[in-house]
Amino acid sequence: MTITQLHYVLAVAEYKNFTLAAEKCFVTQPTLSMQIQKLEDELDILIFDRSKKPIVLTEVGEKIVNQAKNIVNEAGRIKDIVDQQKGYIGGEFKIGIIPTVMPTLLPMFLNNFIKKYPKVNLIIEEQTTEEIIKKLKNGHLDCAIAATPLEEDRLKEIVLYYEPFVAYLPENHSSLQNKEITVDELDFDTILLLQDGHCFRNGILNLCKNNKYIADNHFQLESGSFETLIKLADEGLGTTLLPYLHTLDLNDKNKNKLRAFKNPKPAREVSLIYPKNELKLHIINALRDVISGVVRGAIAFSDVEIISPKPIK
Amino acid sequence: MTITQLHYVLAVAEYKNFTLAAEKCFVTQPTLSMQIQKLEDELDILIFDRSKKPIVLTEVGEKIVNQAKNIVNEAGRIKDIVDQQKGYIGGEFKIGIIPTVMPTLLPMFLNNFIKKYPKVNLIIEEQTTEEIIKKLKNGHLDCAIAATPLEEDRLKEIVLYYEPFVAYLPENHSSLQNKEITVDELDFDTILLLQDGHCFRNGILNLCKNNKYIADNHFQLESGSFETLIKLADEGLGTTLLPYLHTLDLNDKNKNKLRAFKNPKPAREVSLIYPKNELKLHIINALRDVISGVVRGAIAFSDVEIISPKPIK
DNA sequence: CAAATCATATCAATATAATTGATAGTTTTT
DNA sequence: AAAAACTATCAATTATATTGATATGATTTG
Repeated sequence: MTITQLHYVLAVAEYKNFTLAAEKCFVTQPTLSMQIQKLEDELDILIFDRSKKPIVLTEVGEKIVNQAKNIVNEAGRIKDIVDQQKGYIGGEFKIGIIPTVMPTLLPMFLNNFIKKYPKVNLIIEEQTTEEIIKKLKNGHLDCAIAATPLEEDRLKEIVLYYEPFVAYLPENHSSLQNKEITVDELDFDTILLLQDGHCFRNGILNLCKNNKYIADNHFQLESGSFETLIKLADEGLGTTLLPYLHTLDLNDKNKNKLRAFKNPKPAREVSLIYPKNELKLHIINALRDVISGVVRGAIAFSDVEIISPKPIK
Repeated sequence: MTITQLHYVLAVAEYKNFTLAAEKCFVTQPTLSMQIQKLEDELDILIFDRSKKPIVLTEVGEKIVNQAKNIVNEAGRIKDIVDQQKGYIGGEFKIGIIPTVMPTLLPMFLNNFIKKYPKVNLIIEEQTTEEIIKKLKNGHLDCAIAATPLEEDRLKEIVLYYEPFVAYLPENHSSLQNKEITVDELDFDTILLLQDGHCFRNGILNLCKNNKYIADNHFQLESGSFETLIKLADEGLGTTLLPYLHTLDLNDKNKNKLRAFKNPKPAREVSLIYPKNELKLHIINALRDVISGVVRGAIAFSDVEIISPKPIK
């Protein structure tokens, strides 16, 4: 059994077609066919059922493919180890970003980063916090950006910035009379939140916990995007909280419904998260420096006090 | 990079000697030297520092060796997957057993098992519960025998037997007047326990929890073996609890100091534990059948009621 | 239903890579 | 200083992977 053979098996499992798989592996079809046969002979078992079209995996084939993914993935890390040693900043680098950070943060640093480190092939995926934790641990992500603290073992967190929440109030809300509001003015029964799985929701729940408002309030509505929440708030259905960076591109009419919090402000902590093995630390550090640079101007205020966030979940 | 090369690297890392490593890999020394050089060339980095005698790993070499162990270990599981499919009962099979079960249970089933399944190469290691959990999860053990319930995710437990605790009392203890005692008669301030890490201790702590005795009693003494505990008890330093099977080979004088508990008896649950992937399920089932067979006679009493154990830790 | 198309297997030839035995060059041991 | 132990190097050999050509079998198309 060789790693090459496993690569071939994975390619066939993916494309369900020997010819196409061979192309993707940059070898001819007989090469791939023969190597897979050799592996099947060695194991004395069939991995693929070639009688079905398109080709399907046998029962053991499924298990072998899963294990092959592990092996190939682990083998790939040898290169990462060497690259790290050499301080090489390049190669594939997979970042997971939570949906509520993606649209505001990504445009701020992406251009800077790819100009500064052209050899790095960035692969950016939108993921929930849960997916991120799983994928960081199994090596399918090199780092991630999410709301913290997560306090996951085997993962490290470096805070990038604290992003204050800003209240977006319904038109007739009494607090609109004031220039700034306090957390106590919010009615936690009619607060509008993102649906579960989006960690931002956890962020707000934490906020509530911080203020001992948690009890057993049930939240009336949960949506998947801020656009919906804003529109619901416009309909007078409740108040929502927006992370500061999201408020920057509201139209003027909507901006009037925003009210910042008095110090200490509720905020979410946004961090760079990566496995403790620190395999691609050079790239992670490069990324952190770039993000810190662009974020400093946009979000660092000298006079802000933050309510320190509690562990999520 | 090939799996063979990684094997060679691991052999040299283990024996710190190319010639010896080559022997262990059943190849000649030039073969091994050249393959390792080829890998070093491919990675463009030195894995071994050959200037030192005996040979030492470079800094990256250390990391590469660790990762190579992963890869080789994961690669080995392909064979396990195939063996499972074929229902083959043979090959290497690693069992971890906690120290307080090892001496009593192992002699009972070992002979039976190796006679019935001669193709299985049993490797039995004494391990703490903590080590067992870790090694089951990373694939360094195929199954284990320990006190349960552990409630670990990714691990399955099958109860083998319930082993009642028997009190071993100091000579002048008032409870010696009775033929059977109750848990309430024990003085938890002077109870003698095995040192931390031995799961038996956790077993007894659970017992206390069951009886709401836990509070913040501190336990005066902790030892590493039952022999010590028995001697300490003999010195009048306190009471200890022995698992039933351990009491069978006490001398007659010591047997007089034993008192069984009235129903429901405190007991520990001893289980077979294995990863949920069930890679070697055939062997695990074979093992379970053998153990169940021999244990039934020794420990199954018709009239015993058990205080159901709580999760350990 | 035959022709055309597509996909996989097989084969002999070739290119590539692993392994070996012999030996040279070090370092360590005696 | 000689012997022993160890690793590197080399050319020869063996084993393995890859290829291009082609056969075979299945599916699609006119």
